[in-house]
Amino acid sequence: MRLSKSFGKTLREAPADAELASHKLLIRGNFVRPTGAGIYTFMPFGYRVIRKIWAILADEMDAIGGQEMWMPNLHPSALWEATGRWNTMDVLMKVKGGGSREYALSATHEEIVVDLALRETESYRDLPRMIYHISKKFRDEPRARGGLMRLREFIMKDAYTLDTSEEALDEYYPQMIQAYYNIFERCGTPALAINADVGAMGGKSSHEFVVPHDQGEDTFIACADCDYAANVEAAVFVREGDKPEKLDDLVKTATPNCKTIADVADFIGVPTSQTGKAVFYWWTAAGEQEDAGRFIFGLVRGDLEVNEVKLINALGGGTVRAATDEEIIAAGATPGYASPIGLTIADSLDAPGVYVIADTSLKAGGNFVVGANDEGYHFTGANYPRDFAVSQMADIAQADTGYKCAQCGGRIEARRAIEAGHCFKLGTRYSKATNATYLDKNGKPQFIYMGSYGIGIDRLMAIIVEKHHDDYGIIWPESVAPFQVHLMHIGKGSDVRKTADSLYDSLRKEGFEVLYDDREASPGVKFNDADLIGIPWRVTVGGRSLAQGGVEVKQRSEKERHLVPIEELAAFLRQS
RNA sequence: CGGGGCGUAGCUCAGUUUGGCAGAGCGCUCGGUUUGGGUCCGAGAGGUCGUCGGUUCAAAUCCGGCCGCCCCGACCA
Repeated sequence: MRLSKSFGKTLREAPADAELASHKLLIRGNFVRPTGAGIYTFMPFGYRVIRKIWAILADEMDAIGGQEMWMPNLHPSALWEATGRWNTMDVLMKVKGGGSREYALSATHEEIVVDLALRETESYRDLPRMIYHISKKFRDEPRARGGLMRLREFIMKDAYTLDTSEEALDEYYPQMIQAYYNIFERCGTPALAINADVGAMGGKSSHEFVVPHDQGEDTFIACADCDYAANVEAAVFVREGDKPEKLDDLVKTATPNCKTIADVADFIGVPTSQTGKAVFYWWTAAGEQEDAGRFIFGLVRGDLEVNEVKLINALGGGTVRAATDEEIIAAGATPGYASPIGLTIADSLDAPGVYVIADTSLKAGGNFVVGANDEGYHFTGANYPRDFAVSQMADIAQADTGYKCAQCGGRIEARRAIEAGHCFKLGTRYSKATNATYLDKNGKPQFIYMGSYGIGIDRLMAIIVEKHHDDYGIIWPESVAPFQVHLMHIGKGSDVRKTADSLYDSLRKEGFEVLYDDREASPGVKFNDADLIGIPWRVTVGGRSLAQGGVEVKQRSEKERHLVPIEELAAFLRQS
């Protein structure tokens, strides 16, 4: 590629609204151009990187028996109605065709795969299978952000497994996990597999692949002493603290102007871990209207926080929002001074009374200070279950730095990361909805077990840049670089242009991908563009180096410059 | 969806407070100059000031609606 002929130009300045390094550098380097919020055009250089990542993904998928396909992006509404997601997936984009035809734009491809599976899979002899494709996804993200990090239209590699049973799926799953490790390793962005919440995908379990990054959107928990790692929404930890040897009496105590945990702990003179924190929600079951929901009283030890995803999972799904003061009072509790003591506790989610869901931390410790449901008063010496009952005891507290690891007893810490991939064991969530079955050895129909495994390619490209850049530009890992060699001529010397032209031809004949900066520009401009674009090898033809018998070769990632005789150049590049 | 900010030349932005000729740097075109780290000099091209409406003798500037974009939060495979 001759730079003088390339479509588009590098920019000296990035758009003012770009904040992430990847966003700025990919635009400045002419890799991408914004088309709309969360919508990007890949320019020729950017598309070359996409193809490199594509090849790595296909290679790793093929290596574990994957078969590449190409599925449509326009999905008849009936397929989404069949799985029940036409109306429940709120990021689903819909388009109307002629007449009454309606389509979903491909937000994901489970619907297509399960429909294919039920048509093509007849018996156990047709299983297992692993298929994948690389194609566009469309999601009506409420907030696109961070350049290529969160898009409304993006490119995803998604693979799907079809198995006869949960055991068969379990057996194959580690191969996929390993392939994912390989992929991220090869792209220069080693990732961590962590346990994750299954979210809207449904299914049994999932692993999220994350790349640690300070500006990441994800928080995950990792143990400093062992290999435990999990998304904060799935992370378990040990509630430290012992039952007191002697339970104090329950005493009502005046605590004027103590509406926060910190205030009341300070006023009474106990640590926050010896208090109970009440948090109120309005919960709506999945598929229900909000007015069919109910009030939920969340209770955690005062030093902890409620994690809403854990709470929702403990309630069996649905959505929650913060309860209003009116709803709290209607439930019989006093905002700021609430506790289960004195309330009628519901036995189940269908029963009357107040549904109290308490974190297991209430069993670690005792003689708690809790609200008295009376403005200005708390109880001291509150102990579970002596003084109050709860509807449900569950893990609803958020893990955080310094807590005790449930696996090894060491200390865990919270870190930020970017989600780069996700593996789901879907089980029969989709095959049951569509009656996708196969005949087993006994001739009996059984549901197909599915798994789905995604990697966002444009996001991965952005992550690579986040991990591989300096103040001057991108430093592409060889495996995904748009070109291997950035050739340029500088200065006026008589043979300079001729030598560079012939090197451009000979290097390409040797099989190198070469970007040739053949512009008549000043050296500074050319060097700066080379640093910005970030191709691994820079070959400079100039009067100075020619006089010394060669050309200057420099790696983008290194400082040293090498003088290499022209006839040895290809060999030098190849062996380094 | 809540909070905040922005929209003026291809890009970065000034001009809006206090209404009165449409501006700068970079980029682009032409001529010259320079040639190992974003050279220098000169001459040009380029904008219905996001959009629709209102106020006014007069609107980039004041008022209102709409659209678009960014950031924080909620949400999120």
